[in-house]
Amino acid sequence: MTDDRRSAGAPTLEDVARAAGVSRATVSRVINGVRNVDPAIQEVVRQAVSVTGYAPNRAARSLVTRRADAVALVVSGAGVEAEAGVGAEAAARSGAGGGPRATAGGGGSFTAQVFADPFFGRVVTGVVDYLRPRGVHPVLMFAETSRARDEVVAYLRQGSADGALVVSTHAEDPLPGLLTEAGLAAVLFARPARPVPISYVDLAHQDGARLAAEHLLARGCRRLATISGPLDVPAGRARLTGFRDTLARQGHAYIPVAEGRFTQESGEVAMERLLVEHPDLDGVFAANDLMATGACHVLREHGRRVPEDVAVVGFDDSSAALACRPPLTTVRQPVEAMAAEMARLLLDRPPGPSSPATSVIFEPELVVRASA
Amino acid sequence: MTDDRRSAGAPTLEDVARAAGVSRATVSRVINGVRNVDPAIQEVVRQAVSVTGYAPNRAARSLVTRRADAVALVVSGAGVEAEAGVGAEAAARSGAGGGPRATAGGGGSFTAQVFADPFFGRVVTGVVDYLRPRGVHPVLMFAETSRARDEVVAYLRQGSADGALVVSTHAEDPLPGLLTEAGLAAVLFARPARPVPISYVDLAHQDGARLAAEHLLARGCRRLATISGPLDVPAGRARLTGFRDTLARQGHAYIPVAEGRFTQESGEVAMERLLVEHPDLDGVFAANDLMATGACHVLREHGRRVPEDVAVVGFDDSSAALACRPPLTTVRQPVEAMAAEMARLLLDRPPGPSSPATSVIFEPELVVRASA
DNA sequence: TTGAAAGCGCTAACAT
DNA sequence: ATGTTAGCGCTTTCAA
Repeated sequence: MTDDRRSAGAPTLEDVARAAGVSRATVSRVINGVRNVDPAIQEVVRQAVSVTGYAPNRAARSLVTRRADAVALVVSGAGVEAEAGVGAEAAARSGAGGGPRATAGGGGSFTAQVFADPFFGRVVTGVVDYLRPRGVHPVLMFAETSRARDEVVAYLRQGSADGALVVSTHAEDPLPGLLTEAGLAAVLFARPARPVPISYVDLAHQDGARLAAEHLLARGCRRLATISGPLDVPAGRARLTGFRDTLARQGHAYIPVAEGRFTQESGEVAMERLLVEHPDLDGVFAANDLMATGACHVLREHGRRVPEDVAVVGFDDSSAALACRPPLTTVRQPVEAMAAEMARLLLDRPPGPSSPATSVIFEPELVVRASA
Repeated sequence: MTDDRRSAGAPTLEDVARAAGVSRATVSRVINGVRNVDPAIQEVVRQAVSVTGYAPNRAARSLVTRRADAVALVVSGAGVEAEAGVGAEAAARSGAGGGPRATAGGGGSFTAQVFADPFFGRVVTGVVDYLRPRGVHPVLMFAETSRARDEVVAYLRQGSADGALVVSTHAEDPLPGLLTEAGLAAVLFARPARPVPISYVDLAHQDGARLAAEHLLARGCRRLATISGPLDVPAGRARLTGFRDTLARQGHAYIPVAEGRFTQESGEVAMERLLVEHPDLDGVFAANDLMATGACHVLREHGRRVPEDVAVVGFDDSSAALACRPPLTTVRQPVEAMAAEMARLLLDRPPGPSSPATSVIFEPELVVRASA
């Protein structure tokens, strides 16, 4: 069903111009909605476009506009692999233990882990909803190794994308540094652990943890404990600090802590440990919903009723909070809105070579359900 | 820290050529690893590249090579919105319930729903692992409305991507048809409901359901029921058929069915209904792990022990199977391998305008854990 | 083996 | 308001 095309390839502006009896420039103006085109001619051109089945060639357009209308959506992690400034010793380890394929084991488990948390899906939702009406497309990239990070930088330097939206899963992530060093546009989800002059959106984690603490206290809990996130992740640390500080101010000097890794399983392990060491606890704050879900499972297995015997508060208000039995009382993080703001910061930045870094902090909110 | 660049922009081939004292063509040959370049000159060029900090401009390259080195990774659904092309009757349903914005409610909940199922993360993992070593990047797109589908087609027609990898969530999805009509390269995950000349990978769903049925029978279950997937999804229908047929052959003529929608919540609702109508059942096959998880919750709430009182078998072997209490016995679908094969089919196709459609069917495998 | 030169399809001055 | 023209940065014949 290919239309009458003179040459073999797809129709070009030239073809449309010929069909419409005007110049390439006029066709271009109509297509890009530039003013100063006679309405009658506009109509003729539109006809010619649909007759020829013309679609503008993106590469040609990008070449002259210097925009890709794409952004890299990067999920970044501190290297499991060896780190180094430029990556000298990274090469050393890479020889050992690798399977036949370059990215097999490591890449697989990293991406799997990323998607296991409902959090990332919400980020994508927020980003896509913002980008779509603006005609910008997200290119999915994972930067969990030194090499993968270099590829992200190279990709941006080639002009394949107009900037990067980076979701860092660990502190000590070198990517933000690499990006700013290379003078590339980027916005982070969450403040970088090492101070880097780069824009980001984040949540007032301590305030969120405070809400959880106050709710548990108001409920009458007196023997509290917490399952923290990884302490090398700023968010994990901030939630712990906020929880502890609030309780300390209310006279609870010592709070048992078990460190988790934001996975359901780590939440189970942590809960087991807390229960062994403090069998009489009556309230738990888990630093995310996945760990809270794991905690609920373990509590029930040990004959504790939630919330009657032990109250549980989660964090995030992800889909896991609703899926849990009982549904989790949790601290809501407006991930979609934060992700949209991240995209906005990237796209709306002034055209200059490097605009000043901006940060936007969102406030959490307590959502009361059945678990506490 | 920008290097000494003559002009304002990034260094070009011209700059490198000048620095190396050779022609643009030679630099291009070195960069693209084309043979016939003097080793000494190669070295000089490489020096010049690193001195100038050169990175090839992707748009310029794409313009001449006619490849984008990108593929669209499309999550597609039947249109909630009005349909135009092939699907006339789809429009009928669409009138009601539309929000003011085109992509808002529908789009948001659609993406959220997509990521709620661990399935999609596994697809991404498989695809990315295959694409990455080949220097190809996935552009994430959602095609849940008529308009969004048109945008996918337009995107490909612009040459922004070399083809599409399509994960369809519903039958009656018009996208495969639109794609082949436009002569665009695409591979589907799962056979299209309406026959379309297009390549795809799929699972032998009926065989999987048979494995589940045989396992439940071998365990001694005699009063079986099933929570099916949506019956307008071929996979949902095939799993039901496979389960029913196997049991029928063993003398079980009637099997209670409750239809779910592949979500945990729908699994809960379905299980409630089955329990009301058949309180004495002793075995359940759920058409995916999410619904199986929901079923386990409901069974426990009704005082049934899993697997002692009621055995439960899931489908997929997703992360939900391990997260469930008890861990699910389930039918493994090798999603990552299937996704990688999908990418391979797209990339390895002969360069001609339209190669013949190929399909690759994978075999499922029973994974026995605690739930049955 | 290397260089010169012709475009790829588009936008954006500039000229009319 | 429309047309002419000069590139954007790269690959790739074709000559040398």
